[in-house]
Amino acid sequence: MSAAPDLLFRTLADPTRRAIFERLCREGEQTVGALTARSGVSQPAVSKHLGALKQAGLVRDRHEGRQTHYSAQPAALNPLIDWTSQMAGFWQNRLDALDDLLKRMDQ
Amino acid sequence: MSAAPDLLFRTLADPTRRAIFERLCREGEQTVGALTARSGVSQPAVSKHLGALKQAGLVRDRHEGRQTHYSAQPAALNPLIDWTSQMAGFWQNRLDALDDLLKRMDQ
DNA sequence: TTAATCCATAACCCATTAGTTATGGATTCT
DNA sequence: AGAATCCATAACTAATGGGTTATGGATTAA
Repeated sequence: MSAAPDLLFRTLADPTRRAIFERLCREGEQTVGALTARSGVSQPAVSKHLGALKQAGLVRDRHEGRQTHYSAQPAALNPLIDWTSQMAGFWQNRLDALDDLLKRMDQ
Repeated sequence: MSAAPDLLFRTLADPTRRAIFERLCREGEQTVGALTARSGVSQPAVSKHLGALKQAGLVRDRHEGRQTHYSAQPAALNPLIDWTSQMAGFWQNRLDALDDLLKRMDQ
């Protein structure tokens, strides 16, 4: 069911990019200039990161005059949540199976 | 509170490595040889991936004679879950704040 | 109209890293 | 003991990708 989280993991693996996404989540919509200001990297670098985030569906852009406003789309994190739940689930299932086995042996 | 998910994201960003972790979650403990068999890469590559997973706390190893058994430690995914929840939470908070604002304006 | 600002793209550089083959230590089998 | 198996490490290569500067299109200000 859940989509491939490959692109999500790759996109969020970079600290600078993740920091940009975090700021958008915390503080809401921001222009490229505002994001660049305290990002520690150049404006083109920020633009590239925003492009990657957009391609992963993690952000939306809105053009207004000569500036571009970006905002987070946290719903795009769902495949990530699904994946982690699934991994934990597999583990739990195996624990349950072991539990059953032990109970049967106990009889 | 929640640890830095940086290493986790970086470690899980690689598809081959993530596939190995998934197999360990689904099928339980495996030897290096078994994991190598259907990994599509060489045995040293698998060993390196396992080393990375271990460093991230995602797997445990158990030595038994000349083979090494690896098993998943899904609890290591917790910081990931915390981080995603937090991101979604920030977003929700801002939605709530907007909602409040609209309600106050409505009076 | 001219100048200045905002952002995206292009071209390039460097560091990281995932892959390989080669090798060797440790263990098990004959 | 000798041969074979399992795995980890070393050394190297190639690809990926995050950073930079340079540039230009579009919009706004003078």
